[in-house]
Amino acid sequence: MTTARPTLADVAAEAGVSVALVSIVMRDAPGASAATRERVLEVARRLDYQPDSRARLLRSGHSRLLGVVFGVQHPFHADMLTGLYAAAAQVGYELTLSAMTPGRDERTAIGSLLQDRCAALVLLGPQLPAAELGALADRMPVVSMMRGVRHKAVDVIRTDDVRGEHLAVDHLVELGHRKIAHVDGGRRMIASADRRQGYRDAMKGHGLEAYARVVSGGFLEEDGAKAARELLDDPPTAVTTFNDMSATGLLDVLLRGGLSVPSDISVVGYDDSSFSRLAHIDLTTVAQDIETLTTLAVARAVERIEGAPVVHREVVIPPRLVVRGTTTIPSPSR
Amino acid sequence: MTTARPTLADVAAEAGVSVALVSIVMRDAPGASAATRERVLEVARRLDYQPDSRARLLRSGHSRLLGVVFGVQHPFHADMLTGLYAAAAQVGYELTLSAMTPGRDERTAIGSLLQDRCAALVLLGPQLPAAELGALADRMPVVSMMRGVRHKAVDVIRTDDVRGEHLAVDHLVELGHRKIAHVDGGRRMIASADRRQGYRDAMKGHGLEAYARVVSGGFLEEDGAKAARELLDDPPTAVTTFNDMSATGLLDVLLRGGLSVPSDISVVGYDDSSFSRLAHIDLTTVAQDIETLTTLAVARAVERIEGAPVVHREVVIPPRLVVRGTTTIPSPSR
DNA sequence: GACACCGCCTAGAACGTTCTAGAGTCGATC
DNA sequence: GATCGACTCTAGAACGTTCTAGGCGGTGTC
Repeated sequence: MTTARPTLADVAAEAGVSVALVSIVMRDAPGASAATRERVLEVARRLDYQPDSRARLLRSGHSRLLGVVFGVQHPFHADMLTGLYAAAAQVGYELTLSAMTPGRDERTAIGSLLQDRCAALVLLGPQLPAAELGALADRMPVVSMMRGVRHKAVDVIRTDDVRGEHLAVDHLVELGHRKIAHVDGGRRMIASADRRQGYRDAMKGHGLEAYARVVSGGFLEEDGAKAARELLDDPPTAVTTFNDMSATGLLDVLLRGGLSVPSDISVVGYDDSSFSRLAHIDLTTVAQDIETLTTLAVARAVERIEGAPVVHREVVIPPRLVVRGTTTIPSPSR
Repeated sequence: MTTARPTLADVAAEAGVSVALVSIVMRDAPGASAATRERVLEVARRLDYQPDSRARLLRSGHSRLLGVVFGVQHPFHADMLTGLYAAAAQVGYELTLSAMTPGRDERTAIGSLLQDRCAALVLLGPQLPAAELGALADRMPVVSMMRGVRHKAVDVIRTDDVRGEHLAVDHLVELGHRKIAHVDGGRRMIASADRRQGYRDAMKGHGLEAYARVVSGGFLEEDGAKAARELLDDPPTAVTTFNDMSATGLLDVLLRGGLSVPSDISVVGYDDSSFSRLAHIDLTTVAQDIETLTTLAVARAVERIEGAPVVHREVVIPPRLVVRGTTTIPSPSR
C-alpha cells in the first residue's frame, strides 16, 4: 500500500547523474549547469521526490529549525504562532511546535523538541524555574518570550509590563476613576510581578495608594472569576487584570452579580488576544506588539545560532493601550 | 558556547562499552545485563545524553510519529490537540504539529510534515480538494477529522453533523420556536453542507419548511457578523450557526442591533469550543465528543501504519447538545 | 606547449542511530 | 570433555542526506 518514498538515489538513477549532483540541484547550490538542473528538477517532480529533512539535518549539523513551545490554553499564543511562522519564513528558518496542554507539561514539551535537535528554543511565557531555563540555555540558544528570566544565558524578548499597567491605570484615572483594583497573575510568573508593580507604581504616582487593592488571580478564566467573587463584597469602580482570559472570567461574574460593564464598573485586560476583539466581549486591553515581538525573537534566535554578537540580552517592547467597550467614566452614584 | 551534544559514541566511550550496547540500553531492548544497564544509564544521565530522534527515525524506518495539521484560528482545534496528545501518548506515539495561519496555507503545512517523514497525517478539518487528499493518501495513511472525504484511501473520523443540526433544531422547536434560520459555513466545506442539510431535514420534519431560511456564512467571527446584519432586516426568533466562532460574531451584531439574547432571539452554536463555555458568552451549542474523536483518529492512524485491517473507513460519532444561556422560549410578542 | 584555472560533475566519507550477524563466556547436558 | 544453548556483548553495514576532495574537459596566459 504505502510504497517507499523516492530518495535522492532514485532521482539520480532516473536522471542518469550522481546522487551528489541531485543534492546540489535540490539545494539550489552552485555547481550544476542550467541544462542538467532543469532535467533533474523535471525527474524529481515526476517522481514526486520529497527531501528527507531528518537525513538532511543529521548530515548538515546546523538545522535552520526553531523549536517553539506554546500553550494550547492561551489564545494569545495562537496569535504569536502566526507571527513566528511569518518571521521564521522571512529568514529561511523552519518552526517545529510542541504544545503544552492540561495533560502535557512544559518539561515534556521541551524534551520532545530537544530530541528533534532544533537549533534553538523559543518559549512562550515559560513557567519553569530560571535555574532550569539557564541550564538549558547553557547548551543551546533559548529565547524566553513575554517573561523575564534572571540568567545570563537566556535571551528575553518581552513587553514592558510595568509600563503596560501604567497605561491601563492612567487611562482609568483619566476617565475619573480612583477606586481601581488589580487582579494579578499569581505568584509564579515574573510578568505577573511586573504588572502588579506597574499597577502599584501608577496608583502611587496618581496619589491613589489608599485606593489600591490587589487580588490574587492567575491566567485562566476561572482565576478571574474567583477574584471577581472576592471583589463583589466591596466593588471598585474599575479593575485591571493580568490578562484577557482572566478578564473574561471576571466580567462574567460581575455581570451575573448584577453589575453592568462599563457603566457600573470598568475592566481592562491585557494581551489583546484575538477573542478580546470579539465584538461582544469588546475588551479594553493592553496590546502587545506581536509583529515586533515575534520578529525580534526569531532574529535573536538566529543571531545566537549563527554566532552573531548580541547587544542586549533582554529586549523590552513598549505596549499600547487599545480602548474598547469595557471602560468609561465612573458612574456618578459611586 | 553551545558545545556539541553527546552522542551514543560518547556515552559508549565513557562507559567502556560498544555503541550498539548503549543503543540497546537506551531503547530498553533485551540483550544487556542488569549491571551494565545500570552503569550505562548512570553515564548517560551524567553526560545528559539525549537521543537524536532524527538519526533514530532515519535508521529505523518506522517513525511512531503522527503529523497533525491544525488551524491557529480555530479555538476548537486547540481542544482537539489536547485530546490527540493524550491519545498518542497512550499508544506510544509522538505528535509533530504544523499550523495553518492566515499567512501559511494548508498545502504548506502538509508539505513541512511530509519532509519530517511522519508515518501518518491527521488533518483537522482539511479544506483541500478531495482529489488532492486522495493523492496524498495513496502514499501514506491520512486521517481527516471533522470532514468527510469522498475518496477510498482517506480515513474519516467525524461527528454526525446532520444529526447535530437536528439536535439544535429539535431543541429550538421544543422551546416553541418556528421561525428558525441557519447561518451556514460557506460552500467549501462538506461539514457545512451536512449541517445545512441537517437543518433543512429537521425543519421539514417539523413541518416548518415555510420558515426555513439559510444565510451564507463561514467559520470566522466576521462571517457570523455579516450574516447577522443580513438577518436584521427580518429577524427570526432563533438561529443556528455553523460553529461557535460564527455564533459569537452573530451574537455581537444582534446585541448591537438592539436585540437581546436569548429573550428576543435564541442562538445555537456548534463545537462546544472552550471559549463558548466562557461564562459571559455562555453559548448553547452542539458538542463534538473530543475524547472519542481523538482516540479513534489516533487508533486509526496506528492501524494503518501497522498494517492492521480496517473495518470502516469512515467513523461517525454522535453529537451531543449542550444547553446554556443563549436559548429560551420565544418572546410572546414575536 | 606547459601550466593554471574554471565550470561541471562524481566518489566516498560522514552524521548518529538501529539492525544483522556473529563472537565469546559460562554452565548444563550428554 | 565435547556440544549445546542462553546470555552478553561487539563489529560493521545501513538509513538518506551533505560535504570534501578530486577528476575531467576546455579555455586562457605566458
